[in-house]
Amino acid sequence: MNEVRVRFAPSPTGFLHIGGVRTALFNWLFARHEGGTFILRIEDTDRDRSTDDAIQVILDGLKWTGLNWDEGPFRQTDRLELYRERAMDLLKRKLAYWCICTPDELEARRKEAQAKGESIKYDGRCRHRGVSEPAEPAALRFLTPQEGQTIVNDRIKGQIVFDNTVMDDLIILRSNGYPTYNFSVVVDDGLMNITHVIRGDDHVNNTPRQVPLFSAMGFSVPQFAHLPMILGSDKARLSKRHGATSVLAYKEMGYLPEALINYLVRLGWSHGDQEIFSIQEMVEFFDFKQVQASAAVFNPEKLRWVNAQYIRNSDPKQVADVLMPFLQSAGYDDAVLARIPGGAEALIPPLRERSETLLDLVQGAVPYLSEPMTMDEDAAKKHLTLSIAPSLQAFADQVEAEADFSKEVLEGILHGIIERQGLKMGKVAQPLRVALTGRTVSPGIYEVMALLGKERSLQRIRSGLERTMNA
RNA sequence: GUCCCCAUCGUCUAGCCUGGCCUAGGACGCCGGCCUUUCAAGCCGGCAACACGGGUUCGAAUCCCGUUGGGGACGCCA
Repeated sequence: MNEVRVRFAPSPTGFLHIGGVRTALFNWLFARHEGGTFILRIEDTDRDRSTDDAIQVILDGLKWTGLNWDEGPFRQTDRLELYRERAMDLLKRKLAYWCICTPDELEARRKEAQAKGESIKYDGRCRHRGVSEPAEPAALRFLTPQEGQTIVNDRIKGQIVFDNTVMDDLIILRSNGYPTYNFSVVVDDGLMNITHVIRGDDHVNNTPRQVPLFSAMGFSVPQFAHLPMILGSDKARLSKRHGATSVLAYKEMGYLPEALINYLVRLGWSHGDQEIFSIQEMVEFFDFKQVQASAAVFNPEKLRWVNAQYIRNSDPKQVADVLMPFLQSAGYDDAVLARIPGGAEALIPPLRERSETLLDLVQGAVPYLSEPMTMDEDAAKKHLTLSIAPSLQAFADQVEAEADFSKEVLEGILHGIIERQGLKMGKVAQPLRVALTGRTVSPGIYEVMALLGKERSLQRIRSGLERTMNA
């Protein structure tokens, strides 16, 4: 029984986007499910567009998601000698030939063919030129079989049949000596003993070009699984136009990595009606049989919902930990947090029912962290009126006189006032809320007061009282 | 243009392989209600789909063909 070996092979020409993470995730899930090996390989053979920064961003993004790799990261530019050797071997065996057509010429011919409505595949004019020692820089082309069919048994799409006549003699070595994607991929997948190639289905058409290369170099052909694309709301391929594309942008927007992963795994994969999965469950249940063959539209609303589920159901301590950097960058340091009885962790339970992201949590925490508090003028005008002043006054006096600041005591005091004045709870609670938080929306009054502590609660009610006098 | 893939509520999907259990289920969102100190959360309910046309069959969302629609690929990018 062969050990499963899969790889995620991003190219460092940009950041790690959502689609890339999904591809990495499915590779990782399959590897973990099978007890196999997950390899990270950086495909940086486009030396014009690949950058070290981009590699770092990909690594950072992947680390944030928690998709840990077992081998690598390998860089193809560290392995150039390997590709060259293999290419020269193909040349020696007459399975490859030098092509002296220039990129400009090829481009012109393609345009012309397109205009005439003809096939735009390479016409093979260097095939029989027999160039042995090119004087000029030349590219090396693979002599692609033109007869018969190439059949791919895709784990997701099923059987796919290609007529070999549509296949080009693809370039395997550029005139600058660098290998092209379709070649380096095959050499690496072969050399690294990759058993399953799991990638986006934009690569389906590359598969019949790669299969003959595996065979020509004596590698066994891996199994393929082509994942459906992720689309934007306009059903076009997900891109910058659809908002954040870098995973790290989601980190900054206050999403938890587990939530993003959970959302992404359900984009194209399912396990009955289950929506929320622990990582262990995903690994246990993952199966290509349940992977969708069709593309999926990325739905930010649902991502928010999933994130909310995680924020609500995670341990408050852990949420507080990931929230810290957000609080810091909002200008709230440890000294500010120390004002809250119970610290940052105490903020989580009352606030998380109303928060879908960590950013929402920060916004919700503002009234308890900021001093002085910002008062919503409209709210003050509406609720801090003269008629409510006696109730607020009585409440403040009684709370101050009471040593115990527990919810039960506060509740008793407030209910007593309501009964005596013959008021409804809402009549008093809203003004109190506005006085305490400066807002009309907040957690329950007693939770708010617990976060504020006795001193600040009383001080805020009193300054609210002052406003009722001036109203 | 050529090649390839895909097609169930607005979106993610279950069901399809192994036709009948489907009056097509769940989730997000939306609408309404309950709860209620606000807003949420929670609970209850509602709207909403088998792209179309032919077959095959006693019977088709499920199998076959076609049409239409969508996506992808056709680089000395990956």
